[in-house]
Amino acid sequence: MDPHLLRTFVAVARLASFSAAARELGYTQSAVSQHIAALEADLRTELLTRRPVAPTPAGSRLLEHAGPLLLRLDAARADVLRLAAAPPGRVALAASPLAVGPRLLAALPATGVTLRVLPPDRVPAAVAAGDCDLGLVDGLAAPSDPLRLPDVAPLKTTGVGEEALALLLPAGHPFARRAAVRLDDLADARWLDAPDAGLPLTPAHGSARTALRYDGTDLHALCALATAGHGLVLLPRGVAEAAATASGTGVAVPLDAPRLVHRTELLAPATTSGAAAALAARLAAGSPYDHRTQP
Amino acid sequence: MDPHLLRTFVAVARLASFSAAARELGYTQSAVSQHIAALEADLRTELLTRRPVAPTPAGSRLLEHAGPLLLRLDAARADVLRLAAAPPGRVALAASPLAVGPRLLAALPATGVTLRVLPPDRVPAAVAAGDCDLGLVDGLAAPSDPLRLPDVAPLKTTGVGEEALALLLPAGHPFARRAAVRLDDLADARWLDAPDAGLPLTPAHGSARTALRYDGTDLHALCALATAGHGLVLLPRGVAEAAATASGTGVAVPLDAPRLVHRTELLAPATTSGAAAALAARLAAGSPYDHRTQP
DNA sequence: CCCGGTTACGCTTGTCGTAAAGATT
DNA sequence: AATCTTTACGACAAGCGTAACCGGG
Repeated sequence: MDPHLLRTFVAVARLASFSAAARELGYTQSAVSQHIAALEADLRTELLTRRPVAPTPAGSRLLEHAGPLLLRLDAARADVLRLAAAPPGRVALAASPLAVGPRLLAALPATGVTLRVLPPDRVPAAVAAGDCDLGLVDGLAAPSDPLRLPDVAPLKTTGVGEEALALLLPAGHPFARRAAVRLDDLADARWLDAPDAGLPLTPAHGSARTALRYDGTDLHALCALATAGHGLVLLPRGVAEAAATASGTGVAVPLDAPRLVHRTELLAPATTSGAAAALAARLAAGSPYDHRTQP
Repeated sequence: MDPHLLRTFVAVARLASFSAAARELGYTQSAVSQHIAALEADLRTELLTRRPVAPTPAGSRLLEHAGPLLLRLDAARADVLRLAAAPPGRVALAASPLAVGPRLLAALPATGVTLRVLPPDRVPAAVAAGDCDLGLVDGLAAPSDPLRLPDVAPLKTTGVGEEALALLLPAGHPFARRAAVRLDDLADARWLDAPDAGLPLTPAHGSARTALRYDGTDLHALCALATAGHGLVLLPRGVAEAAATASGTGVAVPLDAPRLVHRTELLAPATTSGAAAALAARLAAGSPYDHRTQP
C-alpha cells in the first residue's frame, strides 16, 4: 500500500487507462501495469477490470479511501515544510463565494494578499495541502455550532460570522409577499442547485427537487437566475436583500428557522507564519463566536 | 514520506529511543537511524533531537499528522481485505462502556459474538482498522444531531438511541434535594474525570475542575466513586437512577438541558458481511433516529 | 492488424544488516 | 568506560525502462 501505488491507482481509475495514467505520471505503461499488479497482489484482489478499464467493487472501495489518504499525506508534508519555510510576504487566502463579504474586505490589507475563490468543499483541502495559507468557508449550521468540515488535517477553525437566512425569489412567486417562510413550506419547492457557489441543499432539509443546476462560483449569476424565476436560492439575509434590491425584479423573504444560520469560519493550519497570522487575527478580531480546534 | 518511515518515526518518538524502536519493529538500530535520516532529508528539517531523543517542533507537528494517517492506511487495507474475505461466523463488536445497555443485550444473539469494551475514543479506530466488525459509541450531542466522531475512514453511522442526562451524586450533596440541575449551576462543580468510561467533560461546558481522575472502563467503580462523594458524574438518566438506587447512598438528579442528550450510535464499515450485517440490523431495528453517512 | 495491457529481462537505485567509528554522559 | 547514534560498505531486492509478447476489436 505504498502511496505511489495508490496514486497511480487513482490516476488509472480516473483516466480509465493505463497508458494515459502513465503519461500523466511520467511513467511507462509497463511501470503502471506493475504498480497495479503490485497493489492487487498485496491485497489479493482484482481492483480493476481491463478492457474496459474500470474499478471492481473492491477497487471502488479502495478509491474511496485513497483520495482522503493522499490528501492527508500532502497536507502533512505541506504542514511540516511550512514550519521550516521562511514566512513569505505574500499570503494566499482561499474563500468560498459567500465568505467573500464586507467583513473580509474590511480586514484585507492594502497589498500582499492573493484571494482565491473556490467551491466550499475545496477550501479545506487547499488550506491543508498548503496551497493557501488561510481559508474562509461558509455553510449552514445550528447557531454557534461549528460547521461540519471534512478533517483532512489538524486545522484550527474559528467562527467569524453568523447571519440569518433568506430566500431569494422572483417578484411573482407565491412566497414573494409573505413576511417569512418556514422550512415546512419548502418541502416541494424547486431549487437552484449551485454546489460550487451557494449553500448546499442537503437532503435533510426536505427532499427538494432541483430546477436548474449551476456550476460556477459567481454569485451575481446565481442571483440573476433566481430573480428570473429559475428556482429558489437560500442565501445569507444580507446578500439576498442586496441582490433583491439590485435586481429590481427579485424579493428576499426571511427564512423562519431559528435553529439554522449561515456561518462563516476561518481555517488556519496549526501554525501560521507572520503575515498570515496577522491577517488571521484581523479576520477573527472581535468575533463573538466559538473558537475551537478540530481533533 | 513513506509510511514505513512514518511508522518508525512514531515508534522512535514514542519510545524516545532509536534502539528500542528498532527492537519493537524488528529492524536494526542502523536501519532506524537511516529511516529517520531519510525523513529528515526529505523534509529538510530536523525532526528529533538526539540524546535525549525527543521531537523538535517540526517533529511534533509531523507526529500529529502521522497517527491519523497510519490509522487511515490500516483502515483502508482492512476495509478492502474485508470485502474479499469470507464472512466469518464470529462477529466482533466494540462498544464504549455506556453503550452497553438493555438495547444491546436484547439484540445480542445467543452465540457467535465477541464483545469488546473500549474507551469511546478508541471504538471508531477499532472498527475502521478492522479489529472489530461493528462499533457502538456514545457521547453528548444535541437532540437528533449525530455525534462528532473522528472520521478515520468512511464509516456508516446510525443513531440507535438517545436519552436524557442526569447527575449522580452522594445523598449529602447540596444538589441532592433539587428536582433538577441546570448547566449554569455546574460552572464550578467538581467532577470525576473518567474519559475512558464516562462522558467526556469538554471545556465547552464550563471550565470545570476535576476532583479525581479515574482511568478505566468500569461503570460500577465510577458510580461507587460518585456516590461516595469523590466528584460529580454525568450519566444517561436511566444509568444514573439505577446506580443511585443500587448504592443506597447516591441520588440521581435530572439535568435540565433540553439541548443536550446522551446519544448512542452504531458504527459499521461501508460493507458488512453476513453475520455482522444481521447484528447491525437488529441493533438499529426500530430506531427512530437519523441515519446518515459520514463523508 | 492495431491498440493497449502483460511479461521478460537487464540495469540502476534503494534498503537492510554487519561492523567500525563517533559522540555524549 | 559504557551506551547509544552515525557512518561505511557489501549483499540483496525492488523498481523502472526497453522490448518482446499476447488478446481483443
